[in-house]
Amino acid sequence: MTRILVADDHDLVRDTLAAYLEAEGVGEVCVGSDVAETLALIGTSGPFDLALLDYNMPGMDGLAGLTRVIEANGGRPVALISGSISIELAEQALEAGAAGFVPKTLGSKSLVAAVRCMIGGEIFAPLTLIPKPTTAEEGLLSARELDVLRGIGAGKSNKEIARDHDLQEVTVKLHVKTMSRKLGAKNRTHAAMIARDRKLI
Amino acid sequence: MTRILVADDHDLVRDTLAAYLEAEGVGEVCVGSDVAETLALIGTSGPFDLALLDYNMPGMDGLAGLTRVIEANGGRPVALISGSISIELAEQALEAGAAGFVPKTLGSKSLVAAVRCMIGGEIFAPLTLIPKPTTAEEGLLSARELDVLRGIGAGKSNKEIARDHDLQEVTVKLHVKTMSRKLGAKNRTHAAMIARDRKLI
DNA sequence: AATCACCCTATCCCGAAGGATAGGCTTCGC
DNA sequence: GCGAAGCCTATCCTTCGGGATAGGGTGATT
Repeated sequence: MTRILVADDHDLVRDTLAAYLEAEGVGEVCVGSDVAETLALIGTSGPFDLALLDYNMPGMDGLAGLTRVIEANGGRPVALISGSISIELAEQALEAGAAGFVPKTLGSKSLVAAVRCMIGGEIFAPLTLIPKPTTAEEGLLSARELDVLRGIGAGKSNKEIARDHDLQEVTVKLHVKTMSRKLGAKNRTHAAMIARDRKLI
Repeated sequence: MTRILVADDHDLVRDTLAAYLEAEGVGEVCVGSDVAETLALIGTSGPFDLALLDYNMPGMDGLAGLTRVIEANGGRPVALISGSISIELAEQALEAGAAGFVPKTLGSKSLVAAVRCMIGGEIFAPLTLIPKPTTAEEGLLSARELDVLRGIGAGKSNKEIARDHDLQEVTVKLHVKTMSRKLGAKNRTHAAMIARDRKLI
């Protein structure tokens, strides 16, 4: 029997998802609510044929949790599931050895296909699905402005950002101003919050 | 036949949720992916016996979308569903006329009970479920510091925050300093980002 | 060749942010 | 009553953020 693990800290999402997968007959579904529980399940009942991990879950700590689960699952496929995944993160996850990722915007019937695909050893990476929201905003800000924006989000001063990118402080100030205008922000802090809302950083 | 509407922009969550509710026999379930679609559905097929709206959904615009749906649904119950809802937001939603709210951390069996409860005209507000994450961090920051933090997150200047809460600007500066220290932030922007990470604002 | 968009730099200015220090004010528990 | 803690205010100072203006440089498109 094919064994699948679904780990998500949202009971509602996890349980309905598990029920749906079982109803579709893809296999026997176990559930966990965080990374620790996931590792414990693998430890007691052996590796799963596929593990689906929510990216926003206690213990994930970015991609560190993913790596730990991949190691514990002994080569069998482990995939991410997330409501909002960025293109960079997706690539990093694949490099870290993920079997793929499932955006929550995926249709439920496509999910079944994706799960069967990954159980079969294929990589499921619907890159065409996620760049859309990214590219929609991408034309708005230039590459430099995004650099500056990320620096601001990390709490850095203009001087630090300038040093990081080998620029002059005045140049950074310029980017801060133009970028804040584009985002409709009143100041750098506001810009950082808006950027986070739009998942730009 | 009881008619239920589930609106969420995550196809996966929405569809599995709808399938689960139908399988449990609580009624006929229609789905929508944003506020506009929700309003259109109500317009064409009449009010639903219960509408479940994701709080993080295109067109919601805070509680404005909720209010519009409540008006459109003609007095029948409308509830919020969200992964992370704050205690203040929950209270505001109830004041706005919501029939309740369903945290995604709720168990799937509890969901069915909650749905039946709200269809019956009751208010479903599991306040005991959500204050936990709030109170965990609550001891760290004082009430005033949280006020200031929220102002910073909205991109306001110290002067504006002071005016909003009837304080002097220097007082706000003091709170910014102490609160940033507590959070381990280098400056106000950093503090805002950390606060958002920890879901304090 | 001309134009456009983006990028970088410079100087000057003002207001805001951040920090140090010092004191007054309530409210609580002892 | 007393101290402790949290809150508020004040003065002073330094640095940083934000804006205006005025350039010069690239690369791509036309």
